[in-house]
Amino acid sequence: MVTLAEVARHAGVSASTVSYVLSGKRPISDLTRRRVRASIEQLGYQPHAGARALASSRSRIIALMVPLRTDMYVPVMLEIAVAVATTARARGYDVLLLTGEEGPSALRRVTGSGLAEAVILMDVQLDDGRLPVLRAAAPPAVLVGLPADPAGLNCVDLDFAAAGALCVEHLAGLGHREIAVVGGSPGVYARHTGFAERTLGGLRERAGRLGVGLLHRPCDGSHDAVAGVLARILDERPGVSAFVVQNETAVEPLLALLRRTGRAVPEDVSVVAVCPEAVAAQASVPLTSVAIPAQELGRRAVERLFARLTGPGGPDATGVELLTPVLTVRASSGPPPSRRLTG
Amino acid sequence: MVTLAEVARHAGVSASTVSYVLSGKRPISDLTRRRVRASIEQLGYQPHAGARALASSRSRIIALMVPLRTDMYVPVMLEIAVAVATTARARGYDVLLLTGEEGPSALRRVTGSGLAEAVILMDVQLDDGRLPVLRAAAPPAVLVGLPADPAGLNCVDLDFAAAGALCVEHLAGLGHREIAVVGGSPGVYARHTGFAERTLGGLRERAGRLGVGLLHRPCDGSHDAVAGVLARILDERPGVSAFVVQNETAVEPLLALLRRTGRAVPEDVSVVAVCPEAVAAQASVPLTSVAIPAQELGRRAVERLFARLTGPGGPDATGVELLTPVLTVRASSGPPPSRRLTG
DNA sequence: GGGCAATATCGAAGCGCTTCGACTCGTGGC
DNA sequence: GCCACGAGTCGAAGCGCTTCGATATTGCCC
Repeated sequence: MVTLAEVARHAGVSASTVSYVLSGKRPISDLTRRRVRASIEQLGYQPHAGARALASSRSRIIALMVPLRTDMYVPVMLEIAVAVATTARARGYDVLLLTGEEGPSALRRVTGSGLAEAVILMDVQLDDGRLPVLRAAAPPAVLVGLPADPAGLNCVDLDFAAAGALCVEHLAGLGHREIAVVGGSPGVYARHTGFAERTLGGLRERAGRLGVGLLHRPCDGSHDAVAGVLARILDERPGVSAFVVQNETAVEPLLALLRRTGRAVPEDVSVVAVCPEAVAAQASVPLTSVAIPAQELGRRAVERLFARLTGPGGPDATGVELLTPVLTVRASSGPPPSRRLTG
Repeated sequence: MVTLAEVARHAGVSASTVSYVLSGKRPISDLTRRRVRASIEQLGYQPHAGARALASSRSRIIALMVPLRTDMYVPVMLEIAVAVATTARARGYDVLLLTGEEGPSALRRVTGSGLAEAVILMDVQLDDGRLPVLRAAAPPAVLVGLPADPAGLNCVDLDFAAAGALCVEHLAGLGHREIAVVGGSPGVYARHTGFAERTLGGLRERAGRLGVGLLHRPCDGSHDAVAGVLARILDERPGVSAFVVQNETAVEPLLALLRRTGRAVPEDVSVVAVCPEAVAAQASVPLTSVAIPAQELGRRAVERLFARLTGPGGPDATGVELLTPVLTVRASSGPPPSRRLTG
């Protein structure tokens, strides 16, 4: 392995000079810089990461904690993770992958050992076990998601409450009076995952305000589960003319079932989803949807982290950033049958 | 931050003693060990990762390179990644997440800088640009996937050729004489991704051997793409009575389309998939399938890495390990209509 | 033309850990 | 009763890098 000292010798300068060429923290003459650069090139020098971290107390690594569970929409998770990795790399940082399995102690471990300078947490619960660790050790951190009490924390998320409201608004505007919500999987609610409850809150609030009926049912993504939930919904509320789907894996089963039971979309029932654009656009009926901007979330999370890492510092970098949801109208929503007849 | 020296002072021993308590590389009396452990506990000591890596030249980190692309089945990728992380953690290692974006140079960077001791590569192409780097720098590495020339490399993968053969065998055994393959997305073939071509090879070989007709069409996962491919297949080969699906996102669209065009599964056509168990079991018709053992792949990859890292060393740890595919019969396959009539 | 800023470079002191050699004790063999 | 030896511990020398003074070397102002 080539060391900085060897580069220095090769270039005929001192070790510190090479270091300054690399970091740019002190002025170096053009000639020297060139010579050093050439030596680095020729010798194929790579600074030793550990030595760097030790001397500078900066590891240039951020930890990303992803959930183990698979009852959330997995592609969204991966997309966020990849966006985090890509954005971090662009800033010269690497990403350490932590699974939820190890729990809060993993946070303590990687920040306490100086392995990671900062952390990004995904799949945040309303009352998340990792939060006490964050508040105690206070490493730079960003949550993708919103806990019940975000005070003093740095959070980024889609404004799911607004997303829910947007869905109801769109459907109510078309004339629907009874809306059913095919929610996330039961486990998501059991864990009090923030986004699910906030969406529901938004849906309810707006439905209440607009005087629209709203029925909510958690639902797994399997075909059978969707069939069961759909049957119950139609049984309890025959007047339902629109669905809001939050569990993306339930989208296709729902469409298939509606089709099979002779309900045309959007002529007989409308469907609006909260899901990634790709899912909405590729569905068997292109879906009117509120996009989950996974990439944007990952990117913003990293950017907030760096704002805190390199920025003015202090607690002023905390706070909640909620991305404004956007509803894109596609083929799956339209006026309810009643309106069509009279329209 | 608490250092080893402080622990030593607190416990009334020398720094090296603390180190040996931690590593167990030299005998330490029970009494001393206890005292040191207590001090570590009380002070909340965490060894500094960088210092450790520097002194021992072992970072206890392995790098995992995941593809950026999204035309492969994403949940499989995430599941492998999570399995890798979990298994590595159980051995005291952390996982660094690299995206394909940076290309081969990322490999050089993380191994050259001592950041990662070893690498695991996913989404291996038949002629992968990262292989030259591996052969040149020769860091401990395991590929999840199989390149065209695996000589000197350490590979783990499902035996996709056998998987393909298994599908054909199962269907031929049921009496099918014309089989259509709904393949992976065109991009997968364009990149010469190993698993796709090997599956196809296995399918063709066995079909040839058994005198069964085989028609292969690459296919994206979108509903429209599947519809197009299905129409063409049925047009070209009206006698097709069975489908093998390799692109998991195409599964539901295919089932929906068959249903809609009045073809019952498995009465009129059989469907066999190569996909994760979860997808097969949760499909609208539970699918006869060859499982893609994502977790097992991740675990085996890490285990091979450690065998090489801590084991006897030398090139004897290279080689290819192909997991034997298992076909599980579910509801989606049965005899072709012709057989049923006469049976 | 003496002094004073930059500018450019060097040497040395760590960063916190691992590891090697050396030292001090018992203990058992003979 | 002496030697050899293993068990248990310590001190010191790095690992490769950053960074903080110093030390030249240059202009440039008045």
